[in-house]
Amino acid sequence: MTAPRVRFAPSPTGSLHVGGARTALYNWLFARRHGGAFILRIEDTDVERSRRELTDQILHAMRWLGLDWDEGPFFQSERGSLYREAADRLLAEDKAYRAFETPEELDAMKSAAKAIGSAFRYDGSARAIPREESDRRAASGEKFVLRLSIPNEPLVVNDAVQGRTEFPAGALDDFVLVRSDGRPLYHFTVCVDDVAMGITHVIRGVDHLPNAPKHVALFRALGAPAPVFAHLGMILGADGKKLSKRHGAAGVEEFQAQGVLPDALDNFLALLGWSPGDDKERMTLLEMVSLFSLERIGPSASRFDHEKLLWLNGQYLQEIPAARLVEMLKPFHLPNCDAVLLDRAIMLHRSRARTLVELAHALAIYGDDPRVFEPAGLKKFGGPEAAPLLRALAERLSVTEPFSHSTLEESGRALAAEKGRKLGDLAQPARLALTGVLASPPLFEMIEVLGKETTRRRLLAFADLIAREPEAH
RNA sequence: GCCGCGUUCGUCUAGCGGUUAGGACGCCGCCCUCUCAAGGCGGAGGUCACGGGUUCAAAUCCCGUACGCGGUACCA
Repeated sequence: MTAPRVRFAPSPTGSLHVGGARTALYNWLFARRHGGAFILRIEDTDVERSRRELTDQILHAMRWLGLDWDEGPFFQSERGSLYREAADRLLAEDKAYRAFETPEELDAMKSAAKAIGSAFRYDGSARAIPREESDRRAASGEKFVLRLSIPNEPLVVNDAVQGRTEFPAGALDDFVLVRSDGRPLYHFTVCVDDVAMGITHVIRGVDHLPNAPKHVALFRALGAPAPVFAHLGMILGADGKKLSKRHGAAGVEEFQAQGVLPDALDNFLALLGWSPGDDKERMTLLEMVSLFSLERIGPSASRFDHEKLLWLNGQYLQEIPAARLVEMLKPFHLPNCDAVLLDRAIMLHRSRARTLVELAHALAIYGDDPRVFEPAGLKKFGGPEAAPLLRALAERLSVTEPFSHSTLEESGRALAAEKGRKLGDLAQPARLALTGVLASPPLFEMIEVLGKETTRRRLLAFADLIAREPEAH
């Protein structure tokens, strides 16, 4: 394949949603796979709804996902002259024409069509207006829109994902290219830009599939070959409805805030509609690049399975280089403690968290002593009989040298044996004393990280607590 | 209404005429074990939406039906 040129063309009317992110990802993967160009174009022709901050937000989200672009961002709002030239050319070549119907007249035609139960299609009557008359009326200031003159022949959309579909002659009406106030409309700007930018492949959501025949008609009028289309199935929420804020997170930065890693989100999104063909699931962006192809994209809609995302994220949490994990954790609330200690704690806890938020939360115990204790834990291991055991453990560990998890564990086991207890009888209350909860990394490894003083303090304090007020819990 | 697209375990998917319909998430069990994860092993879960064809043979090809989704703008 000669170097393809693809584009991602969001409109800045909202933040980057996962659907858009997946579209961007597929375009990016395709460009990288074939050594092509990935172009970013901001479709902001609807000035009422477009906002500059949202553009920045979208760019930020894309960078976070690792999707860098080769050209752009181009803003359609700044390319007015290009569209005007194209409009003039189409008009001059009789491929488009002025239509002078007012919005009110059009509305009347629409309701008339509806009354007899048929779809409204502009009848093309303005095509018959002679050029001289059209020019004269335009010059006299009469309002008009520019409509595309669609030839009376079938239109074929070749789609790499959805297959070939043919639209019979007459299926489309002569749709509007330019508003009566001179501002160009979406279909027009898209095609003019795609031609100007030399776009070879258009990868976007199926919601655009009904637009595709309009676009092939436009490409034809513009005298350019139509690009190859690839329309992606929708991403739905868990309930099968269109994904929205109602389903919890739907925007990229919401996942970021939840502590989802960009690599995990990329990986997850890649699998929503595409598969490498074998059973491979966990892939880096680089691996995806080497495996990606349009042929392996499925046509159907898919649901966003948050559980699977969390699983994948947990996998990445375990595997990414420690330095990178520590770096990614920084925006989250972390305990105030020695950095080396914290790094070791992170290594201990990383396999137990599914998000950075969960990890940061678990790390809190390396800062402050636990103030609350899991009720179920108190019930099971908070009886007063545990107090002397914990005190004994505190003493024993205090004199254990070196203060490393293996020798600490030997001490702990020896103590349990001396008391005729199982290690768990000692370890469980100790875990509760040190962390406040019943689930944690291996006890003695945590103790090694927590240090002698902290360990002793917490064990004794907890022993006092349960000895003093056994019925309080 | 009209036009278009889709439909394989609950979910994401493999499958592109002949398979005991494979994998992953989730779920259940076992192992590991000081707990919880991770990891390992195993299990339950699919009349391949339905009905007709074509074929020796259909999840795979064709035609209908149902359901879902999208479009039907001087929005994108």
